[in-house]
Amino acid sequence: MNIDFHSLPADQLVVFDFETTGLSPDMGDRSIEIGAVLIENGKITGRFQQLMNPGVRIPLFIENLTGITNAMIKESRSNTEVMSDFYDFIAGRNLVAHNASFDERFLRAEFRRIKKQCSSGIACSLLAARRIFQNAPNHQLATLAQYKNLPSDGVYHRALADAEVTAHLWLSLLAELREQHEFDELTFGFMHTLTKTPKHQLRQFYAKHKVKSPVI
DNA sequence: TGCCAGGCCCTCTTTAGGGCCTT
Repeated sequence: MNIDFHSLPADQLVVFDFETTGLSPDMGDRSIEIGAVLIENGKITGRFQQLMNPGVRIPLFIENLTGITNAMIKESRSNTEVMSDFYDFIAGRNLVAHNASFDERFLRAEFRRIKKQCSSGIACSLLAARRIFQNAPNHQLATLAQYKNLPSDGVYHRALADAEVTAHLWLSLLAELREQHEFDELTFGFMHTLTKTPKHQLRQFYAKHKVKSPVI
């Protein structure tokens, strides 16, 4: 499916994050929490956070990692209900996630179950950070938050908290490009293409867009 | 109960392997 993200609003973006029972929807893993923040004109203006009950048990490892227990989701709404609401929340907006290939797989798998399709572009803050914050110790979300002194309440592995930090990371990446690389046409399309451009072709990419290259 | 995947990227590479990220 070809996504025409250029036709979506340029001043709106949804940054989202899933907590799940494991790493692979193809192996039966399911979403247990979705968190998202809406960014409009560079500011967080909305939030979405819901636990959901997929009807499968949460492994102990995930309970310990996230703090989300089987008891907590027992009384939660079903994935069908929550994902329908989330579909409405993101409709017509482009998306960002940290290591987006992971969250995109779960997003598409959950939407497939409710017979919906994602028509948004999805950009990855992890790939962008690997290109722009090349001197970071590593590119885990928590490390980047500390490295760039991003606003954070210290909670990780909960969907809204991680989405919120990812949103600040995304704004930090845009600020870095504006301030250090003298580039101000930071459309979603530019950032999406930046993250999709293989690293060995980055010099050409920056030259084409007349951006001072952060490549070391 | 314990286990699982996949895309990106580097290099001791491309006829491959392994680390990084996400839960």
